[in-house]
Amino acid sequence: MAVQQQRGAPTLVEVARVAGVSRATASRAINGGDRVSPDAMAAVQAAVKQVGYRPNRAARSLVTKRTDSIAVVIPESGRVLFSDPFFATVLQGVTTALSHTELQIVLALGEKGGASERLNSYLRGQHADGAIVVSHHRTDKVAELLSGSTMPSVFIGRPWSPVDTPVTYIDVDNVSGGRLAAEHLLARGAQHPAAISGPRDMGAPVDRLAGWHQGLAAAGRPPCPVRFADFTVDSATAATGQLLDDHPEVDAIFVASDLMASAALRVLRDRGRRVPQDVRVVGFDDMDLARTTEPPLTTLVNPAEKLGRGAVAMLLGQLENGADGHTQRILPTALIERETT
Amino acid sequence: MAVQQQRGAPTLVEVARVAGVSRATASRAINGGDRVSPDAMAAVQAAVKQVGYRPNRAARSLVTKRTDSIAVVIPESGRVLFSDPFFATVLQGVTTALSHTELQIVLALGEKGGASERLNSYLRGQHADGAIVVSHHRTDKVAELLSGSTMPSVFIGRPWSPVDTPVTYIDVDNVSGGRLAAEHLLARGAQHPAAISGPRDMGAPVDRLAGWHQGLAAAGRPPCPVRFADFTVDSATAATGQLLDDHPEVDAIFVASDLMASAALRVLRDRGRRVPQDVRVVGFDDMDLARTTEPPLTTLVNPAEKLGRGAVAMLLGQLENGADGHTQRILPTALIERETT
DNA sequence: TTGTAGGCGTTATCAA
DNA sequence: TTGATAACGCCTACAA
Repeated sequence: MAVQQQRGAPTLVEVARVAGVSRATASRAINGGDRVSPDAMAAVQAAVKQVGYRPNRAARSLVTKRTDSIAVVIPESGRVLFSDPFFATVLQGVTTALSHTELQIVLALGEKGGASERLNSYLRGQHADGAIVVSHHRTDKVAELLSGSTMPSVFIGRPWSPVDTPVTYIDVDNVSGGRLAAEHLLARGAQHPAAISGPRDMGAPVDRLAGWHQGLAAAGRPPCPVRFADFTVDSATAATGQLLDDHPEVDAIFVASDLMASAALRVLRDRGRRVPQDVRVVGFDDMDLARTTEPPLTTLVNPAEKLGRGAVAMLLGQLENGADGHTQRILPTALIERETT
Repeated sequence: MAVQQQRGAPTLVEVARVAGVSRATASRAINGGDRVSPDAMAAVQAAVKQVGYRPNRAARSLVTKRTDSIAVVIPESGRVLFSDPFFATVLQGVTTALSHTELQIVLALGEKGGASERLNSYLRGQHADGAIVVSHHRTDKVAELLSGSTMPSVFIGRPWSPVDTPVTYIDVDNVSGGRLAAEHLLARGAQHPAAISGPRDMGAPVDRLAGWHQGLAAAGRPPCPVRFADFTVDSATAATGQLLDDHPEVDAIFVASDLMASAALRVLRDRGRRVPQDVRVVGFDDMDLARTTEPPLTTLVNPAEKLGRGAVAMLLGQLENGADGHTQRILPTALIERETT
């Protein structure tokens, strides 16, 4: 199965000639076949197959003003992002949803500094017809940029926008997740719950913590100790240690991500606290990691692949119907019980 | 910092008008500035800045026959790939190396079935000027496709090509890694070493195992028991169990990836074998994961980000000098000693 | 060193 | 329903 050379690739005139029609008719036949006779249609299709024609994207772009590609933007990449399988899984979902489409994925990984010149350039429409921003992390500048642009975009994960910028996003129900965690731990008999949260300026952890507090309050419990980390193993290790130092009575911890929960489990083990007998732990994400911690982690589902697919669906909608402004879609979560509770 | 609209974006004629030169001169000034007077150069640069000009990629592509983008191909994605941070780290390296370039990254994640029609289309030059194939896994069809094409390409990880297809690749020194593992475990007093390898039809695990055997042989040791897995946690868990069932005397295991090593550690713990007292373990990759296993894993460095950057450098070389056929570059590895040995 | 002019492969407009 | 024909924005001989 050899790859055909790019040089001298068959062009539309070739197709038209073989099919015995004009370029215009050939073009129409290829693009949906609006107002072409069945005969012409068949002839063109046969010709396309015969000569192995593939439309030239550049030429098409030039006249349609579309790029037939969408940007997947991941601001502020680095260790945090890449040690977390969340991103890769989202990407898989995006790919899957786009697989029966002509759209190609242009990847825009952020560099240090947030909205780089490069990112800016992507968002100016030169490179893509729309953007999906995976904002597991803070994305102020990107949200700003995008809201000031006409480029259709969808955020995966509620973006943190200081100003009240209307954005379209899809996210898991973080609030419910936090509440479920509280209810579950309380039902297990937790007397002294605590939480390890993510950064205070990011949508997901803030929402998770809000739900958690709601759950506690609904059960008549007072506010609990909270420590903040940044989704890395190291920060979570430090935060857990601090928490246990300050509150040795803690017997249940809600941690804002599986990765951080795995760090918490390690700290607990190092300190001789048994899980779940002495301290119960609930994570968030339900990545593969949760099945392989010691012991396997009770956690909340963050449907990364579905988020990716859903984002594509929303973006495609915008692309067809014109920008719709600021819809949002919240996917349900669920508590997966394993052995840490 | 608002994003400028795509509609009515300034064009080259605009720049030329403002600069008081012709389109041709403006174009030359923008593209390297060959044969333009300093005066014209300055005027054009000023004009570019003033009107906020960005060259239209499609128009440029149409005439240059280049797309100014490179494809990052990841065949056969799915669980395996995405539970492994190797891929994401490579991607980071690729991005970094490309960041001061006009080249954009087009992502081509494989679907089931290997060389899909979609992948084929990417490789036909419609979408990219060159390709980087991350072949942590088997890539027969892709290697075939690429070798039958004129598209410059670089594999990350020696591809497994049944036929003797000449390919350009960059890889870590897997053979040395295997040998280092053997030497290290033997030096630690291992009497009954064994190995958990990856698939027999993939470059990396085969090379690692070859080096491992070399190391044993050099020390006058007989061939050791080997079990094969496929880089997933589940397969490694099964393989380790089987190995211990068949060879209870084993006191040292070389595992072909950190992820699989983490599974092996779990099995050992479940069976009451102490690490490193009863059984020593060496992994491969040195991803973040290795620092967080219980106990932290001794492993061999697989410089994923460097591989990504190196692949870009090699590809850029091909793009400039014309395809060079089949060079290869092997990056050194090193043993990182932690607590499993 | 500069400008003129032609063409890259498509789609879109407008008559026929 | 079809076919000329004119853009789309840029690069690049070629001539000046």
